[in-house]
Amino acid sequence: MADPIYRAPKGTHDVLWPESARRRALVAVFADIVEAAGYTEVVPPMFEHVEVFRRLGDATDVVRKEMYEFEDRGGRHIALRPEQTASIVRSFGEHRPTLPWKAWYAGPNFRYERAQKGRFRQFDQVGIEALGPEDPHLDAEAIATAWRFYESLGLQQVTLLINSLGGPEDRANYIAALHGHFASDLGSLSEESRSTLATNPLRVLDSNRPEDADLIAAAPDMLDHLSADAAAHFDQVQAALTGLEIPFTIQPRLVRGLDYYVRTTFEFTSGAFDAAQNAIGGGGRYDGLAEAMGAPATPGVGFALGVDRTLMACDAEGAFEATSSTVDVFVVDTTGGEAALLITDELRRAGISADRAWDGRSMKSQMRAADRSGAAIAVIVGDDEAESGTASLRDLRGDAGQDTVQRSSITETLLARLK
RNA sequence: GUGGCCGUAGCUCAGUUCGGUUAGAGCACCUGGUUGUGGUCCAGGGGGUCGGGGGUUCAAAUCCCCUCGGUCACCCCA
Repeated sequence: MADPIYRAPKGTHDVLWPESARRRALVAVFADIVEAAGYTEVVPPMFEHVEVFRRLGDATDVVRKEMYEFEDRGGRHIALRPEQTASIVRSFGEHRPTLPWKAWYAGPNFRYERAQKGRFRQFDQVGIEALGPEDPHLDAEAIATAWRFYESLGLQQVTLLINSLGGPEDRANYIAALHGHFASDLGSLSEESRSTLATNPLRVLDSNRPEDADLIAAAPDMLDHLSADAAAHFDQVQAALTGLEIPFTIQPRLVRGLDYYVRTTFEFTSGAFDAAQNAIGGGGRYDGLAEAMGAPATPGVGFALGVDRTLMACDAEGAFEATSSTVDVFVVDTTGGEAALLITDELRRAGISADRAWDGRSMKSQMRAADRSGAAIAVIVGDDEAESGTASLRDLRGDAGQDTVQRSSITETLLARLK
């Protein structure tokens, strides 16, 4: 292997064609769906003042220990974004668009973590954020938008999990109840979970440790601690999803890692691939976040979907396969290359994609390149054609053979044949 | 941050157990067979500091130590 200096940094990788084309296509599908629902694109910066992300909560690991932070040359304390919701909400506070504001985004995020399957230090997400309405139908619309996106990709093994964390007070009550429960049998809890209990009690419910399983199973139910308001909101979200015929599973143990969520939370998991990281998307309500960021108090709901993990799910299901786009025409020129230069330029200006060979290779070599390019037709200029001011057009895919046309009519002839 | 497994040509791997002639295969790439014509076939060719460093030894891809990287899991999350 090459010197480590010349490798992509840990947890990052280059996306080469055709996978790069597939990713672009996936984002295009997402853009079509969300724009058809009235969402408009926002392109926030990839880094922000650290404080923007600190507002996400001190107990959030993403903020506490996973941020790429640095001081820039002007002494500003900057962090690469670990997620985009904070940036979008910051942008909302800065520009104060009219409500409701329905925004979508796509792009990379950065978290300093140990890489594993489906988890990288740079990873792409697509997502939406809707600020303004408290309407439970908006929660349902957001969920449905993600669901339709997965459907459009051809995914069939996606499961929707939903839960309600209640309002801030409900949450506090529930946390107190959790403390009581776990305190009753602290000794049987794993050491790690005991420390998690101190910093972020809800997340103990997320532990994957076998020794915690029994105690977690016996833990009080979050849904029993909802206020009448929150319970009604959650009921309406469920009714809306039922009306939309979107299947869901209520998962009272669903705790999401970002601390700003209140009321509705949801997560999409794939049953198609075997990995610990099977959550391919998630989101929820964050009614207090705008205010926490210094903007006018404004409710909001949104989600982020992991592009890498969604593509893993597609791989596992054989869905949304990469399409191999190729050029239409390949120009073979054994007379020095200037003919190829001029002909490819003429073809491209006429809307015909065209490539050629370089370095004055032999006819055989150039024909091999023509074949590999995937082009349907080869335009051949050898000594004979150069002398007579013509070009030979050879069918590379069918059995139409080869014929000769005047140089001046190459483009016109190809336009007709490529229809 | 913690632990398991793994690093040999561009790719997929053999060789490592029990150290020993110039380190191999398939695919890919290049050239030629075909003095202008690809996809099949045949022949030839280029390409490796065996991840890196140190050690043991007459001798290390092979044994030992360290290190870097990859991968999977925990933590956490998309």
